[in-house]
Amino acid sequence: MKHNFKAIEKKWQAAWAEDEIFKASDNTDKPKFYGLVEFPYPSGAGMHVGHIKAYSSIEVLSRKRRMQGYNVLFPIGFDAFGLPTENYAVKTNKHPRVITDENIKRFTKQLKSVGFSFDYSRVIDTTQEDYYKWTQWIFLKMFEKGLVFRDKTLVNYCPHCKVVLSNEDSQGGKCDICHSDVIQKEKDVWYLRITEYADKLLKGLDDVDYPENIKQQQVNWIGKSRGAFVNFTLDGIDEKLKVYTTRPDTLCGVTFMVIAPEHPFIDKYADKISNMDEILSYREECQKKSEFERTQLVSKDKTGVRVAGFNAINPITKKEIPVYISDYVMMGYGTGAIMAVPAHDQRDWDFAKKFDIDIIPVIEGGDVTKEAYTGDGNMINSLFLDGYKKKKDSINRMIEELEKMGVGEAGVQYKMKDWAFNRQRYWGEPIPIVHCPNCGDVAVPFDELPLKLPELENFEPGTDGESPLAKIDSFVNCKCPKCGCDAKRETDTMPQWAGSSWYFLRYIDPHNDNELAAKEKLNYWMPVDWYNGGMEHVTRHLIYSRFWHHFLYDIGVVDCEEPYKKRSAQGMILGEDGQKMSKSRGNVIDPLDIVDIYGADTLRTYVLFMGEYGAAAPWSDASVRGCKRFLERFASLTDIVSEEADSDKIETAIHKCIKKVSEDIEAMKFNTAIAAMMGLLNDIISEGHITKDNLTLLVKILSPFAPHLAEEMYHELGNEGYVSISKWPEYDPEKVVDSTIEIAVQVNGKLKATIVIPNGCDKDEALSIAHDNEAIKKALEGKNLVKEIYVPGKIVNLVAK
RNA sequence: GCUGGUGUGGCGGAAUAGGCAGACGCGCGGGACUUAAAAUCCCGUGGUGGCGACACCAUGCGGGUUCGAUCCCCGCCACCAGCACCA
Repeated sequence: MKHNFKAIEKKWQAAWAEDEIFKASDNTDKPKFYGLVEFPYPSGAGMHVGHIKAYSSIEVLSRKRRMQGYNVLFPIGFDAFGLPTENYAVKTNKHPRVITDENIKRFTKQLKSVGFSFDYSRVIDTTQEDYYKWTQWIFLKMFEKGLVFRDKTLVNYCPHCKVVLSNEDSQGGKCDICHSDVIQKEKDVWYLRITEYADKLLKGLDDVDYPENIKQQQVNWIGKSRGAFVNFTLDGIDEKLKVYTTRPDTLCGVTFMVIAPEHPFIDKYADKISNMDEILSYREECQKKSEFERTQLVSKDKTGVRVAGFNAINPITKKEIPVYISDYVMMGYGTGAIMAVPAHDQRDWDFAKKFDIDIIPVIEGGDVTKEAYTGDGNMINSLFLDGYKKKKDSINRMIEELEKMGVGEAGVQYKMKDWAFNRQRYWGEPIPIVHCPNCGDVAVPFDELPLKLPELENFEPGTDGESPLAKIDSFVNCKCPKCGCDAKRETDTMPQWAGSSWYFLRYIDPHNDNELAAKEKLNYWMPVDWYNGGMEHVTRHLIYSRFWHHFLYDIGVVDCEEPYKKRSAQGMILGEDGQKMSKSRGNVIDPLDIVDIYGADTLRTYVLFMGEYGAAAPWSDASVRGCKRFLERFASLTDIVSEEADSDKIETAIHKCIKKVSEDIEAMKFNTAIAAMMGLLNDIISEGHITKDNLTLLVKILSPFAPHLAEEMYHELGNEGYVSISKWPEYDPEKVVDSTIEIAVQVNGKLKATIVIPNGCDKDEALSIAHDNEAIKKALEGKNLVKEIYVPGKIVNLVAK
């Protein structure tokens, strides 16, 4: 038959929808498979080929699982709150609701045109009231458990988008949305105490099947370190200066201290500081430095100012040491103050050199007059620690001592910060909190959820970064739910990441009005068996959603701690020029064009055939045509169906192919699975005929990749029903073994001939066949045979001198 | 700087409990069909030398272990990604 993709794709998509064959069941004895892909943000630009690749992996797995008899949940939805829609609304004065609905409609049409086997009866949209009701519900549960707090602090602020950003959203000092420079601004910020879950998030990684690099990135992001807190006495001041250090055992080498420019001690003890003017001007200077200067130029040129007026006392040596402020100490990590050990820390060493401070080595080895020594060695100049060899022992001994003296204790620190959770925007979930003059921050009662977004005429954010919601008096003014007096609503909304932090739970029970999902359904479906998505979400969405899920576990909503059993990530599709696809480069490929010109089956096959699934690969239109040719040649097999039995060779090749495709899909080696089918196709075409039964087997294993063509061929061959829900073929173990095999014969490790031997023959027989070979005889001529090696089924190597 | 990863034909990429390097696809060359072109089909295709059978060289570079190394070990180089004055 001819591969008339235009006709058959529409036909089978309609049939699948009509018969709802991809609908997951909630009542069945079948084993379950929950396959998940990161739901898209329905942007105005429509679908990208990256979406196709990201979804195709779980699509193939889900289709295979259905055929293997699983009850499969493979859902899709839309993560639709967010800035791009709102910015577009500001520009066009169209309501974000209208824009979102249009975009979702277009995305849905596009997804369907590719033939993905999503269960469209469970589509969710994070901006719908019946969805964000539960996002708000989870937030209030966190509020109830003390995981939400408000603080006035310096935050990452994007002057262009006029919003507060989390650390994750401002990596490298750039706004994640508009890429402009982020500045530090004092703001009232709602935080989620994700740091409380740092240890659980770390430990949970032991129980899940994520690629090593993803685990590593999360571990780095959480950034746990062990050390000690040490309190230093300041002369003339009652309060102690607390520092965090990972090397308390180097205390005897501490010759000065440094505090961050924003350290609260500066203002608190201003009257004790004799050079306040100098210090304040230094602080101002630091605030002016751009993020680039602070992070990229990890300069040896340290700056700072001595805090005049008091000294600190080293708690172990009792010596007086100076205190400095310098911007190489950050307020956001540890206590914002450090004990400096110039002999063994390069930054401290650089600072000490510049300010001419003593450098006292306490670890033997290296030459501290030239640079800091950061290696291991015996402890010296360290009183009771002298002679300690192991870092671990000396650290433990010092902590013991500090605790005995009451000046320090063991402690841990994390790089991860609490999650800044508010945005001054309209198109997000309203934060359900009321500010009452008597009661403080009060939760909106659960039965008043959802707290709906009010209607709005103008979506511009306020001038000083206030939320557009602040302009609506009817929304802002309310009664305190506790005491009933006049109160004001919180006008900030939640960040983009809120709705996606639990969406996979809603798919399980998307229309439930009473709970975010019914417990028995959650218990049946969770955890997600396989989750595929992008590497860019590893330190954001993936951490955030694990955090929320751990919380939901702690309050008994779900019964498993970790939401995702297995995670994989697709590699990026680059433009034909090998560069990242972008409008400005003009190298963007529109998947819908490919569907139109070559068909959905070709597109699906190609994105999986391109190369290793997890690796980046450039697009090639010529290779797309290669996949199209493959499908056309495959379709033509119906023309050579014959009654004649297939040869043993073909029979074996078919079963080997079934085995390979089955195994490769599980290992996400889609490219080699497709290559195996191409190879077999070539063999069959050379043979000139194939039986109907064998072709049906091949149609089945092709179906996850090219389902429309597979359905059409399945029917052409006279089968009833859908190949998509037919039984996945099992290979016959007896048929994957060849009766004879070809192996290589080497002389002194160099290939000289190949021979055909009976499969499973013994060493003597293999060697005698090898020696009979003319080329081998010639190669051995005039030489003494020293050694004969036979690796069964692999190789013969004859060593001769 | 630290962490993780990758280097294989003209191109995308196969093959690692150490066993015929280059599967499959693209591209290219030749042929068939055609008035012609496209499409399709068949043959060939790592490099160098040779009419040839064949020989030599080839998996980033330099060593090592081994009968045998793309794979293991030691030392380099290049590129990609993430983090980065994290105490």
